[in-house]
Amino acid sequence: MARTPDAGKRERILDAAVVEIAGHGFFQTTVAMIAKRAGVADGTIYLYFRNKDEILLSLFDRAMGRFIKEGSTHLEQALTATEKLEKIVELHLSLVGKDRDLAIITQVEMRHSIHFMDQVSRDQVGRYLEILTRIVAQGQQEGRFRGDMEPVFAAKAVFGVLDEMATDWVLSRRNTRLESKVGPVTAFLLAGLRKDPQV
Amino acid sequence: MARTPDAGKRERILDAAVVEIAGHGFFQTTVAMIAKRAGVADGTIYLYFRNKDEILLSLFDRAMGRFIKEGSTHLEQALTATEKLEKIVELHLSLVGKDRDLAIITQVEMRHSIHFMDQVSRDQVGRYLEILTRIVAQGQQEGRFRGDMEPVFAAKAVFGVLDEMATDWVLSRRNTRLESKVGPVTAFLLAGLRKDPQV
DNA sequence: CTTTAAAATGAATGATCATTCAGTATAATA
DNA sequence: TATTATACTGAATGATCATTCATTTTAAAG
Repeated sequence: MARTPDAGKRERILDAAVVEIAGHGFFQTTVAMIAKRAGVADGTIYLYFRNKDEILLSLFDRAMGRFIKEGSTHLEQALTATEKLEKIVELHLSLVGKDRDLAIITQVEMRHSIHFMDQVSRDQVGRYLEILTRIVAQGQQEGRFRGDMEPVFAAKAVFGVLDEMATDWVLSRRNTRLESKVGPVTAFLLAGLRKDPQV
Repeated sequence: MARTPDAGKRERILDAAVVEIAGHGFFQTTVAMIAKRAGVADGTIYLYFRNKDEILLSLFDRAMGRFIKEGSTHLEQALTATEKLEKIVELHLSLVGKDRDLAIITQVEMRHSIHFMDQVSRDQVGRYLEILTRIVAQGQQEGRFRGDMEPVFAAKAVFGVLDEMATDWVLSRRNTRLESKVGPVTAFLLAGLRKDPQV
């Protein structure tokens, strides 16, 4: 009867949005700029997204989706809490470090208003914190992690360290690899969590 | 000869800006809104600030200035690296936790673009990180902190934990006091830094 | 080849605001 | 009190864009 929707178009719009927003910031990026880079008309954007804000939210959803997918696969073959933590540090830093433009979005552009943070933080980041919390609790049950520590608190501390390393990497112009921080971060976090560190 | 400038006016404009920006976000806050709350005409704003962006930057400068001032006083009567670290955790969390509106600005609104982050991050936050770095290095020299750890790296980790606690507090609606995290944070960080923890 | 339902277009709309500046008010001096 | 340098005002300006929608293009189905 009629035309079939172009399945890849939405993705191409999001890809264009990553580049433009990373380069100019969300508020300095116009819908027309995204449309132009994606090779579609301005109006076409609105066939795929309710409004400009929704583009940014979708960007984060897509990134988080990949993250969760890859993460759960790797964490399934898990193991002790220590091993899980090592794995998640590696995953976090390697996934963020894989795409600088996307990292600019997640580490900087996404955080521009408390209303935005609310929408994102409660759902997606909340789920991530839950995963971390469960790992800590497991470590305590295994008797490897200190018991005098709220798992929820420790999860936030772990997230804080990972997030700061990511942000620092994004803001620094130097050509370092974020993954080079895997070792130090793991060592630092395990020292903070472990009951009886090997001195 | 003529009228003298009202010394307090600039401060009143900044105070108004904190409330408006914390309430609506930087980009949804109009200069007119700030002017109205400050009780001045729109144009008056431009006698004290070059443009809207400069208001936000000044807000951060003012906050950071207070922070550094209070911080250096307390840190002077310092002591071992461990004691300094305890002090700085307490200072950081109590100063951020003192004014929720200001905390919204520093934890969320300031971070809305990489260009903004650059201006701020390199100068002010950089200086703060230097202080933390020196504390870590001192701890290593005293033989209390692990030596197999880059002081700059450890400083970022410490900052990451503090910053995440602050952001989490700002985003959570619950009526907790940020200072209640001083104990857990200190314990976690010292465990991560110390050479030979008391088990 | 014709029909047709849906996708795509992009010029036009309408709002929103940061910023300016010509004019007014004020307080320090003479 | 008159003078005057400066602070202050707020209506007007001029740009900028997100969003819409009447029209056009496309490709599947008959």
